[in-house]
Amino acid sequence: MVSKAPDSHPAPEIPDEIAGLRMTRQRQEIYRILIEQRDHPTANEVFMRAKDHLPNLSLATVYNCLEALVQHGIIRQVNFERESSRYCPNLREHGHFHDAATGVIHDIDFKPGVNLTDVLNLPPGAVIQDVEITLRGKLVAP
Amino acid sequence: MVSKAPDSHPAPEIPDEIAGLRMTRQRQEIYRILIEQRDHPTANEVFMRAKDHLPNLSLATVYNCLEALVQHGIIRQVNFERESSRYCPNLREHGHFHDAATGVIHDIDFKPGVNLTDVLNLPPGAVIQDVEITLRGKLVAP
DNA sequence: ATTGTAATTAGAATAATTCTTGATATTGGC
DNA sequence: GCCAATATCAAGAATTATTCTAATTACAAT
Repeated sequence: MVSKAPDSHPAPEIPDEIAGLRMTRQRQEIYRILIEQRDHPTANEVFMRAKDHLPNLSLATVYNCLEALVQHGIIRQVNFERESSRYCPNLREHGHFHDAATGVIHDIDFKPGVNLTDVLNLPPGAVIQDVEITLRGKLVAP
Repeated sequence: MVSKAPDSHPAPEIPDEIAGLRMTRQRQEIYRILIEQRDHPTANEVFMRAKDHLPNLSLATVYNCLEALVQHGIIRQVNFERESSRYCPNLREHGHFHDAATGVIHDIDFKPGVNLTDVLNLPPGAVIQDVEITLRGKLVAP
């Protein structure tokens, strides 16, 4: 394979395979878009950003690639209400704060040492496989 | 109006108005369905259950009524992933545990005295208007 | 009763996502 | 390198949940 062409904006090197998933040109580009601008874009936003570099990419392929990346645990899919799914390369366990005024989505980390079972009354025998925490609100001047 | 026909299952009396919302026959029936069987039904499930009592109810009306109830804070709309919205008459602040094996959704209460800011690193100045906590997992024999 | 407003209905329209099918690309064996 | 097997991609059709539109109906207040 040819080495990556020099490009106007900094382009992180994406390996040919991640977590057992073959990283094709499309998948690389889509993953690159997610890690370069971590603003939780929708599939359609990813599509629009990717078209510059891959002019004959289709939206269906963006969905396919995003799903492949999600399935392999490379990115996460996040849903707010009934809006379009958004995608996020942050693999730490974290929640989201959705600023209602600006629409900006902030990643929210847990304070160290916190365990969900400390704060929630889970049903007996519950084994948690996945956690989704979403806050909606606004940011005021502190 | 005729007094309520005796029915096989207990039917709570629903007032003519709740939280400033006029409770029409359709809204009453839909709200009754939600409080009688608190299993977080979808709009379509509500529709099917309601048809017995209101044979010429339309699905659009179910959506309209559910939205009116949500807007007036009488019920809550909850979303799991990209599935159909589900509706819940539990107004306590609570989360949900989605049992992946059975599909059953359990309401999860916070332990008393817990404050979200104790466990999450919120951005400075964040004012929370709404919280959504969803866990997915399974129940094992304790 | 009449009139105005809100609610309901039925079906069309929309939006996001998935599916289907055929074309392309890639990999591994020879 | 060449070919077969497999994986990926593209284009558009199909699906699903939900919303919208327009017309009808119910209700409330005069």
